[in-house]
Formats: sequence, C-alpha cells, structure tokens
Amino acid sequence: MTQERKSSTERKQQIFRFVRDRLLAGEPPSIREVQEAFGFRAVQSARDYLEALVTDGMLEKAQGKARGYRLPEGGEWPTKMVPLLGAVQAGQLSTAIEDPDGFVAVQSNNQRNDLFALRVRGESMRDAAILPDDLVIVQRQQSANHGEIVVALVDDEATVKRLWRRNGRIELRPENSAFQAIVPDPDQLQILGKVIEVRRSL
Amino acid sequence: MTQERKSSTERKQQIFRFVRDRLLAGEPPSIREVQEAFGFRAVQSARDYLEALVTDGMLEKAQGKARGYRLPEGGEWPTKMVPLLGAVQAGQLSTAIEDPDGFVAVQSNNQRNDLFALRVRGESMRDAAILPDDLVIVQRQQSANHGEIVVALVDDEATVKRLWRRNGRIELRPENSAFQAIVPDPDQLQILGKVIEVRRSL
DNA sequence: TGACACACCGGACATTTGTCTGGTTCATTG
DNA sequence: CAATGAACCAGACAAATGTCCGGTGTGTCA
Repeated sequence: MTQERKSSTERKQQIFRFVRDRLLAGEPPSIREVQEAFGFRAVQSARDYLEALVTDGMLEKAQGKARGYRLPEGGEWPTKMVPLLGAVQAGQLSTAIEDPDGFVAVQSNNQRNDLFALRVRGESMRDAAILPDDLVIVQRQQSANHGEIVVALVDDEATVKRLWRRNGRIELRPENSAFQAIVPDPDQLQILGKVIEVRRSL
Repeated sequence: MTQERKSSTERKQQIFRFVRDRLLAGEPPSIREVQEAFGFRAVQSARDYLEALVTDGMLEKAQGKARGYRLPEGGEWPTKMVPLLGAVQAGQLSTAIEDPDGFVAVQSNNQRNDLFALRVRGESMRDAAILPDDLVIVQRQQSANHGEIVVALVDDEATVKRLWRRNGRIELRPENSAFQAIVPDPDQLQILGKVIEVRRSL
C-alpha cells in the first residue's frame, strides 16, 4: 500500500503553499510535519520535494537547524512587526518604543529598526485622506523634505502634518481649511519622523 | 568564571524582547540560541527564564516540539498573510487567490481564510478618504449591509463602492460628486466582499 | 523487452533541541 | 554564622528533527 502517485509539479505547488502558509503564520514546519500533512509514508518523500523547492529558489533553508526552511528574502516579504505607540512625549520616543501598546505588521524595504506606528487624532489632515483613528506608519528621522507628511512634536504632543518650507522657515500645515498652519520656532521644532503609510480599519 | 549576575526581572524583560522579536520575524529561537544570545553557560539558565515567562503568561509553548515558544494568541497578534489580487473577473476569485500577485500582512480577528487585498482604481471614493492606488483589505461575502463599503463586480471588473439600500433596490454609490451611482439588476449584482481596511503607501 | 526515470517507501544514523537532576556561588537575614 | 533563596552552572538523557542509503513499483521508450 502506497501513497497515490501524482504529478510532481502539481504536488510541488501544493507543498510550497503549505510551507508558505506555515511560515507566514510564523510556524516553520518540520520535514515530518510536511510528510504527515501530505500522507507520505516516508520522510524522504517530503524531503525530496522540499529540497527541490530550494533548488528552484522557491524556498531557502538554514542547514542543519530544526525547522530551517524559510521564504527567500528579496521576494517581497520583508515583513516586520512595528511597535504601536500610544502617547509620545518629548524625548520619550526610545523608551516608548521599548514597551509599546501593541504591534503592527508592516512590509517595507527599510532595513533599520526605525519604524513605529501612531494613531491619528483630530481632523486636521482630512483633505489628505487621513482621518481620526487612522494608523500611520512612521519612519524615524529628524528632518524631512518639503511636502512630506511628518509626525512632529508640538506642545509636547505628537501630531501629523504636512511639512512646508517657505522663506527659509518651516511650516506644519494641516490639510483642512478649518485649521491653521503652525509655524514653530526653528529651534523648537522637533520632527519625529516621516509618515510612510496610512491605515484605516472599517 | 561565571556569567554576570543580574536582577531577574530586568533580564526577564530582555529575554522576552529577544524571543518576541525572533518570533515576530518568523524565526522561533531554540532554548540554546537564547542561552548563547545572553551568554549563559548552562542551557538550564535560559530555560528557567523561558519557563518563567510562560508561567507569567507572556509566552506560550508547544510541549515537546523543537522551537516551540510562541506569543500568546489573545494578545492581539492574529497576523496572517493575505493574497493581493491583481485583476479579478467573474467567477475567477478562487483561482485568483491561489496564485496571487503578492501578500499583505493583515491583523484581524477573522478566523476563516476569506480575506484578500485589492488595489483601488479611480477617484470614485475620494470623499470616503479612499484614493487611487490605495490597498483595500476585503472580507469575502455575498452580501453586505446598508452603508458598508464593498467590492462588487460591475461590467466584469471589481470596483469599490458604498452599498446603499433604497426602495428595495441596491445601489452602489461612489463617494465623489463627479460620479454617478450604479443601480444594477438585482440578479446581476455580484458582491465579492466587504472592505474592512484601507491602506496607502506614501 | 530491458534500461531508465520517476515517485515513493523503509529504516538507520547524526544532529539539534528539549528535559532533568543535582551542584556552586553569593547576598540576605534571622 | 547557619539557613535560605536567587541566579547560575554542569552534564547527561531523551525526544524531535535532519540526513543518508538503498529498495519497490510503474510507466516510458529505444
């Protein structure tokens, strides 16, 4: 009694999807788990497929280690978890990041560990399609270019505005005619970072 | 010669963060990897900390299995990868999901495997703060309630609109005064799902 | 029809990893 | 100071997992 014989390429796809889904769920499978999932009577059968997938470049593996199969980087899954901050106050950013309110999954080509997420308060960016309770993903940086949307510290509280350079000064512009632009003292202005993504749950 | 003695709670935090970051990166650490990362001379030292974290409820573990430590579910990390679809045509949804254009990390309390992502085309939902090239996360379902934003199949192409019930008929309303509402034949209307999240990269 | 490739099986062995039992060092405290 | 507890160490064993070698059945094709 032996396992139903199937075309290699078809089952290869199935196995790839199985491993992929496990990896995306953060639970790398062992070879024997793949074996069991597909009803193989021999470990080697599963292993053959996995090695074939590695040869094809659809998987990578860490030699010798247990549960060592991985999705190749580069592909497009540099997914990392990013801390969701509640209130941020002056100078507290680093410590706020150590003990976040939660985590948000973000895909970014950004290498360093300088992303965080923040919940938007207020209507001041409505016309830029950013609403209250939206989540913004922010890349930490001290400065930003004209026209970029930034998170800045105003009156000891983090706010989202569009940065505008005019006459050598920096303005923080809301995107809502009911609000006024903020023109902070240059040496008072503290930029926490640049908004690289906006999210809204419905 | 022995490892520097440190207060338990402080190191416990450090170890938790180490494990957490590894898990969030999809690479569950083995006990010995924790040991090495913290310079313990004995496996047991690392194990003690990990078990303590489990007792504290900060970690969970799969008994017996290799690399079995996990972040507790309930916390808030039901993160799953969701297929990003390109063009969807009538009846092709299931097959389109099998071979997606990519994957998007989504956090949702949704159990089933019925989420997908779609890129928004056109300006018709601008006033709902949904812009062209935004990404919408969609929960598959055949119907929806009055006022919900849905993805529906119109002229064999997927579009995002707000669903409106009026006089026993269903309208698909754009959220932009430059566009007209669509009033499809009831038996022609095909709803693919409900939009549960909107994302925009800047 | 015999050589060959393919898909799969079976079992053994090696390494990694989890588990356990007890010991050492050092600060605290009654 | 003895007792105690905390933090850590040492080494062994066992289970999970990765690796390897050869074998079986079935279809293809020269």
